[in-house]
Amino acid sequence: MKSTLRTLSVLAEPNRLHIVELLRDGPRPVGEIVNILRLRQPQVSKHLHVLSKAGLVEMHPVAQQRIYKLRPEPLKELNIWLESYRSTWNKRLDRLDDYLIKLQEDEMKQRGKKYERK
Amino acid sequence: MKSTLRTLSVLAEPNRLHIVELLRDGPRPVGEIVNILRLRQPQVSKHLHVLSKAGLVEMHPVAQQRIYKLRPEPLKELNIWLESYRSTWNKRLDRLDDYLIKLQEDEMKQRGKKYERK
DNA sequence: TCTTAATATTCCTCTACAGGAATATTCCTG
DNA sequence: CAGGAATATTCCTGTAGAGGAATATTAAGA
Repeated sequence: MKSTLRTLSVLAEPNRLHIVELLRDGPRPVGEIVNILRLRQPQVSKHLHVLSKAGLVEMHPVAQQRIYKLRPEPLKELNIWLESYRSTWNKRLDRLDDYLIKLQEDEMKQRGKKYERK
Repeated sequence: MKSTLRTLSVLAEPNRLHIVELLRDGPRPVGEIVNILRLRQPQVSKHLHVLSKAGLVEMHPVAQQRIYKLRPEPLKELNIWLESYRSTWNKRLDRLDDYLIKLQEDEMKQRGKKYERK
């Protein structure tokens, strides 16, 4: 899914991930994020902008402050994406043997054909 | 966690994500990946290299072929990371109100003090 | 209305990194 | 051991995007 990719790439930036992790514990105004993460205000605003465009974050103005809070939807999507792997984790995924055996067989057939051809 | 970040950034590349999704259904030799995803062989090898370094993928040589299979561990880690959000999803996270109310209250106190001062 | 606090935006620069093309490596087969 | 198949590596180039610094915007209070 397209939006999963977007979520991934947005989270793949260290400071952005930090912001998300900070917001995990509740909403915060920009200033607090700046202080806690020891980043420069413009960069934080930019990161929040990116997070916002990706729907990972939501803004509520209170006077001059902008309170940012996490939006769970994209993370839920990521979760769903991961689900599809969970089912495979303890199944065929670990059976490399199957593939190798299949390969062996195919090879046998191949050789058979080659010999047939001659 | 550091490795979560790494997993995220490695997956945040479209073609790499495609490769992972392809390998979800079972191991494949490089050539098959090339054909199925319509990518150039060198790029696929490079992506596999990156995936490999991040532990997302594992290689088994069979003659000149290199069979790549998914390693679930990094995805499991990602899953664990997500878990910590799941618990919050339907709880305080959606209670922006709390924060706003708290803010209101603080503001009231502030004003009170200010008026007191006069 | 002027000032100040909080935040956003713009412009610039620098670097990481993905793709292209060519070449190297590895391993089987005759 | 020469040749070819499968894959890896190297070198080059172009570009997205992150940070720095300065400036713009918005809202409140005196």
